[in-house]
Amino acid sequence: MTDTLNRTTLRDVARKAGVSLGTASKALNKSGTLRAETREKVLVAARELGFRPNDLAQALHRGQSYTVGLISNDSFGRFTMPIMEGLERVLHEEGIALFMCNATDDPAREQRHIDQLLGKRVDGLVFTGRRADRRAAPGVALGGVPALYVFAQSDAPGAACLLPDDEGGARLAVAHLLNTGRKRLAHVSGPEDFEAVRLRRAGFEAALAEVHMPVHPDMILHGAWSEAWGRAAARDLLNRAEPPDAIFAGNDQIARGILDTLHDRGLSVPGEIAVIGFDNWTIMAEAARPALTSIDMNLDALGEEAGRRIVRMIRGDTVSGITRLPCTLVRRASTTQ
Amino acid sequence: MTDTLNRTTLRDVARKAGVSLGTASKALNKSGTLRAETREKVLVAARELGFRPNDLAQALHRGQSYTVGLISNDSFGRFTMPIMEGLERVLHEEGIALFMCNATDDPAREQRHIDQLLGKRVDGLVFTGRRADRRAAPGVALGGVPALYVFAQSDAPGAACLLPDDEGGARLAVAHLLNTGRKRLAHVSGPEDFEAVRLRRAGFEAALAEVHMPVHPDMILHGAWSEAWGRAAARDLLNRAEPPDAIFAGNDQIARGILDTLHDRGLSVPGEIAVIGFDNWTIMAEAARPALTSIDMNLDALGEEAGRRIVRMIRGDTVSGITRLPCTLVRRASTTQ
DNA sequence: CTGAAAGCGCTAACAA
DNA sequence: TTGTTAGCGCTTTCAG
Repeated sequence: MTDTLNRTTLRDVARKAGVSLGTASKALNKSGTLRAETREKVLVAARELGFRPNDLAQALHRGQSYTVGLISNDSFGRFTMPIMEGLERVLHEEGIALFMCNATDDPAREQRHIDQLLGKRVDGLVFTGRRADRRAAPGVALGGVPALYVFAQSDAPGAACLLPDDEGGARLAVAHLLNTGRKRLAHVSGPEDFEAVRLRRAGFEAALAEVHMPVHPDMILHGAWSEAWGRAAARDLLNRAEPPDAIFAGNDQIARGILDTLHDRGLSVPGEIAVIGFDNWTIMAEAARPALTSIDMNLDALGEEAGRRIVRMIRGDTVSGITRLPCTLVRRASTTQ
Repeated sequence: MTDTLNRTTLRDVARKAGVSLGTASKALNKSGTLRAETREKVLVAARELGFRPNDLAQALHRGQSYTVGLISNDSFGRFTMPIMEGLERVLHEEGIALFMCNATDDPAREQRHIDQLLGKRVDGLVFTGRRADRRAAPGVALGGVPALYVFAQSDAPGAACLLPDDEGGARLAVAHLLNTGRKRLAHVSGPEDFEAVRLRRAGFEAALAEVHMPVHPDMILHGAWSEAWGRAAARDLLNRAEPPDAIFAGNDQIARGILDTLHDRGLSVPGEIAVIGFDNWTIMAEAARPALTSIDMNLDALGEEAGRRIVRMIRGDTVSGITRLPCTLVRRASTTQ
């Protein structure tokens, strides 16, 4: 309980146990061969002194710091959070600590962060984005430190990227809507310059084509990632001669806007029309009226997989190329009774 | 660009520059007195080799790691995020890197994290909570490492805590409503076992009392932190003989629920009734109909102040006791035209 | 003005 | 089975 607690050195332990430095080390690391009695003596001394090995010294010695740096361009936002959580969980189990840096799309800031992290001799680097679009490789060389992109992509050839399967997610949504007997599907999504938007649209179209259903281009609308856009798009669709009986929204905010318009128009959901979102932003989806069915990108699992991969990379395995992890459907009241 | 880039050692630089190790060190640290020519020689060699000092070695030597650990109990949630951002920004400017750990209210997990961080010889520890309630001091001794609680409180006597001024925030809300001519104020808030709820209620009551307005206990409602509760509470209030002409919600989700009910009832906001939220959760507040006026806890500023304080503590200053930082009012359409 | 050497705390190879 | 010692890469006296 004294403040010398974590300043105790291995030498102190050895002295107290009446053994040499090397012996104390062997006892604590269970290496070499020691008499059980000696080992016990050391362990007791260590416990009594509240000894905690200095990782910095260990790291310096073995040339490995047991740390990984995470550089986010999402300002620690909604998408980075669950990824961080999964990542941190896995790394912690491996005894690896995580440095968090926020670059917020500022390349200079990112470079300073990378520099700092390399100085700290991180064993690996994980880059996170706010959107899964391609981005330029960092301007600084990474000095051979393994790098992994999660919910982000890199220009660098052979870069290891981990992404959600947006197209597959869209297919899930369409399949679910068709399963519940819907015939006229619309898709209201975000800005077309997002790769995720293009992939989700592709999934929407492909899933319809596969069951030989017509894809009406005018039933696919692009706008902002906002509730306001959802409300406006829904008004547009409802004014058509043949309004849809199901709407697949590009994200949950848009879906909520859509639900608000349907509510205002007095349409019953899911009776007359079904709505499905994307992101499964729980707090949004559950508060919707009715609660919103949505596609979950499983960002937490993405983070966990990122942890496993960066660990493998640190161990020397080569991991490269783009991997997409499956999305899942989360059923709520907006599509089925 | 080679992977020896960050493996270059100071000795390599010295060798290349044709000077001794000590001289190279002096040149790079601008310490001691060197001939300009010698220094330049070293700097050139360092640049050519892409030398980057090993922080681990430096840290080991000076007994300071230039790292701080952040332990969150909010699962990196909505409240921790902005705090982290502010904190990281300030620390980065000081050349300090931030370890992120997620304890999610699991004491055993928290202990393991603290242990790991102390092993890494962090210079300071910051604890973050999901709610600003009191919590037990960590079970492990912190070994004299400075600790700071942000958006969280500690049992430990003299613990340094940094919190938003909930009561002041509530006063701001009431003052604003009164300024816009409202007469019958209601308060719909979260569960009473939250200290924040009690403080906001206290602020609500005190602000009314100060201008000699009656405080009707039946105009103060407690429930869940949800839109559903907001909707229900609003229905209740509107069915009264004397419904309120302004509602101060305990958070933005509740406020949104209230707005939904008002919208359904066809009441004009802010014409007939005003609504103000708490948290200023932008994505929620801006999407509301009409956009929601709200109280901002300035968590980002809280994080920055936390950064400044932990730095002072690391430098040896004593910082202790509870400090509350002011909230601010963010005007939107739900209270004024 | 520059070089040599000790030491931060630990591990591992080598002696005893 | 245990002790001694040489580093890991850097900073900082203290000599030269």
